[in-house]
Amino acid sequence: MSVTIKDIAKSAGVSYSTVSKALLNSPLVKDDTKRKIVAIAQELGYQPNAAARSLVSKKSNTIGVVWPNVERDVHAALITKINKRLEEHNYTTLMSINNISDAVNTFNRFQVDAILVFDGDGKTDYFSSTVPVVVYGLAKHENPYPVVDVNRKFAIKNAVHYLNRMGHNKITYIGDLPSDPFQVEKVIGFKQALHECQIENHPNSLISVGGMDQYDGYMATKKLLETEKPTAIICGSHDLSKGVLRAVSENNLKVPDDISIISYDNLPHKESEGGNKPISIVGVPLDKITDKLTEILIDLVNKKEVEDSIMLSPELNITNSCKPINIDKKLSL
Amino acid sequence: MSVTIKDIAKSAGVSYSTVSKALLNSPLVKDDTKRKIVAIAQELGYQPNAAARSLVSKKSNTIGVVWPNVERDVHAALITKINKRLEEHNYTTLMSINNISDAVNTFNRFQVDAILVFDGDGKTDYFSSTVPVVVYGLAKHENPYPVVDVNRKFAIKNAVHYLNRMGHNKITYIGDLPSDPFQVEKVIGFKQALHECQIENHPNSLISVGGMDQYDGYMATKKLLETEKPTAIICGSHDLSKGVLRAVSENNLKVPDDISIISYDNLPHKESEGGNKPISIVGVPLDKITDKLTEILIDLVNKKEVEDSIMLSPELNITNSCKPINIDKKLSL
DNA sequence: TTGAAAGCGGTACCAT
DNA sequence: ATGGTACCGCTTTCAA
Repeated sequence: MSVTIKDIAKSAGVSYSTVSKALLNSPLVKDDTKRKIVAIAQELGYQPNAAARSLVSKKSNTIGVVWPNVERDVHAALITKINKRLEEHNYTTLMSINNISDAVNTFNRFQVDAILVFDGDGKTDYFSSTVPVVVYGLAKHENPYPVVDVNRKFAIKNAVHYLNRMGHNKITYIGDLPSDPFQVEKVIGFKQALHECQIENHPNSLISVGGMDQYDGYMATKKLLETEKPTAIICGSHDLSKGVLRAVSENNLKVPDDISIISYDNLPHKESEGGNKPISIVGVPLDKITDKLTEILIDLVNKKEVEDSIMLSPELNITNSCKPINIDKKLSL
Repeated sequence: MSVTIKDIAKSAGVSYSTVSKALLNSPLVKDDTKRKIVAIAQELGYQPNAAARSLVSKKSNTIGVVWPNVERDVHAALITKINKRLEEHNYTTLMSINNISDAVNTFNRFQVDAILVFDGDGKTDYFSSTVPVVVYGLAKHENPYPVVDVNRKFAIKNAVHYLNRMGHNKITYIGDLPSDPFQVEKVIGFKQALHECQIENHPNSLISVGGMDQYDGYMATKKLLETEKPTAIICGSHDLSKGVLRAVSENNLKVPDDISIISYDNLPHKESEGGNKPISIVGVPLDKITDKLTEILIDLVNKKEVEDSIMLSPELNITNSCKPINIDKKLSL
C-alpha cells in the first residue's frame, strides 16, 4: 500500500490534519513544521491520493479529452498544445480513445472538471454528461454542448478571392472531394468563390486525390500537369501541398513565377520541409484553436457562461508563393 | 451535484447499503428489489463515483497508458488494439501524453491498477511508480520494470538470409540510418547478415532516406534505380515500402520477376493500398505485440510474476513479392 | 433479505 | 499553531 498523510503524521509526530495543511502550504502551519513535513513526504515518496482528494473537494483538477480515432493524426498537434496549455493552468489532461459516449461516461465517473470532445467525423452520437463539455468539430450539432468549429469554407473562398484579385482566373483546387464533411466544406467554398468571382470552370478546376498524403498530392499534380497548367493551385491540406510542390518543381515550374500556390493549413510550413520556401497558407492558426479551446475549458470549470457555437475565422498568410498574373500573358490568353 | 446511491435509496425506500449491493448484483438482494433499484438508477442517470469506489475498494479497473509523443503515430494502431483488448477484460484505458515521469505520477495519484509506458525514443528518464508498470520499448533498460521489445535486428537478418537462400547476393536496404535506436537495430541486423552470408558490399547496399514516409521511400528508390539495380530490396518500414513499390513500377520493373522486395512491418499490407499485391514482410505481427502487452498488464494487476524482459520474435510472411534468382543470370554475373 | 456502521484518504471547520 | 472531527460516496462486514 502506498504512503498516506497518516504515515507522514506518525513519522513527524504531528496530527494528520496538520500534515494536510502543511502539504497544501497553508499559512496556518509554522514554517518549521511545514519544512519538516514536506521533507518527510518527499522521503517517503508520498503521492496524494486523487480519489480521496476529489471525493472531498469535488474537484479533480483534471480535464478529460476524448479522441475516438487516434489513427487519424490530424489532431495530434492540437492535443499536444492543449495539454501544454492546460498544464500551465495546473490541470492534468487525461485522454480516452474509446467511443465518445463510453469515454464521456468514464470521465464522469472520474469526476473530471471538464471534457473536450474531438469529433472526428462530424457524426457524433448522442451522449450525455453531468460534467461540462466542449466539442471541437462541426458546428451544426444537435447536441446541447458548446461547439468550436473552424471556417474551412471561408478559408478556401478567401484564397480564391485573393488569387482572383491578382488576376488569376484559371485556378485548380486539389483535395479530397467526396470525403468527410470537413473536406466537403472546402470544396463548397471553392465552388462558391468561383461563382462569386465569375470565374469559368475549366476541365481541371477540381482535382480529386485518392488520399490525404503528400504522396497523393504528388500524383494528382503530376497528372494535372500532363494535360493543362492552371495559373494557380489551391491545396486542400498541408500534406497534399508538399506533394504538389514536389511535382511542380519536377516539371521545372518555378513558384511563384510560373504558378502560384496556396495551401489550406493550420500550421505554417517549415522552411526545412522538402527544401522549399514556406508557402502561402490560409486557415485558422493552430494557436488560435488551442487558445480558444483552453479558454473555454477553463471557463467551463469555473462555471462561467460560454457561447453555444464558435466559428473561428481563418487567416490568409501570404508568403512568396503567389504572384500577380503578368498582364501581357493574361491578355495573350 | 450528480446522483448518488443515497438518492437512489431514498427514491426506492431502502437503505443505501442495499442499493450498493443491488448495483453490484450481489446475491444478497432479492431479485425484485434489485430490479426496482436498477430501474431507478437508470432513470436518474446514476454514474458510480470512481473516486469513492476506488478509495474503498483499492481498485480502479483502469489501466494508464503513457504515450509521450502522440505526433509520432507508430503506436496508434497498437494503442487502439490494446484499448479494445483491455475493454474485453473490463478495464478502462486512460492515456496521458505528458512526459513519462509526470504521466506516471498522475496515474499513481489516480490509483490505476497498472501502467503501460510507450518508450518512444529508447531514452526514458528514470521514473518511479508504486503502481505496477510495463514498458514497451528498448529491452536494454536500467529501470526496474519489465520491458517488452521486438527483435528488429533478427527480423532484418531473417530477410537477408531468406533472400540469400534464394540466390540473391545484391541486396539493398532502404531505411533511416542515423536515426533512433530502433532503426539502428535494423541496420545492424542487415550488416551482420551480409557478413554471415558472405555477401559482398556493393555501393548501394545501404540507402539512407530523409524521413520515414512513403514519399521518402519513393525518392530514395528513384535515385537508386538511376544508377544500379539490386536483385532485391529490403525496406525499413511499411510506409517506405509503399513508395518503393511505386518507384519500382514506374521504372517498369515487375515484382518479383525483375526485383524481389521484403518490407519490415508489423501490419500486413492491404491489397488496396497503391493497387499493389500484398508484399512479403518480416516483423512481429501486431497482434502478437498487443496480446503480450495485454497479458502482462492483466498479470500485473493480479500480482502474478512477470518476466523482466521479453523479446518478441519476428515472423517471415512470404507472399509473391520474392523469387529465386534465375541461375543462368546468376552465373552470368 | 435488509439495515447499520466502519472506514478508505483526504479537506476543512471548529476547538484548543 | 496544532489537534480533533465530520464528511465526501462507496464497499463491506456484522447484526438484526
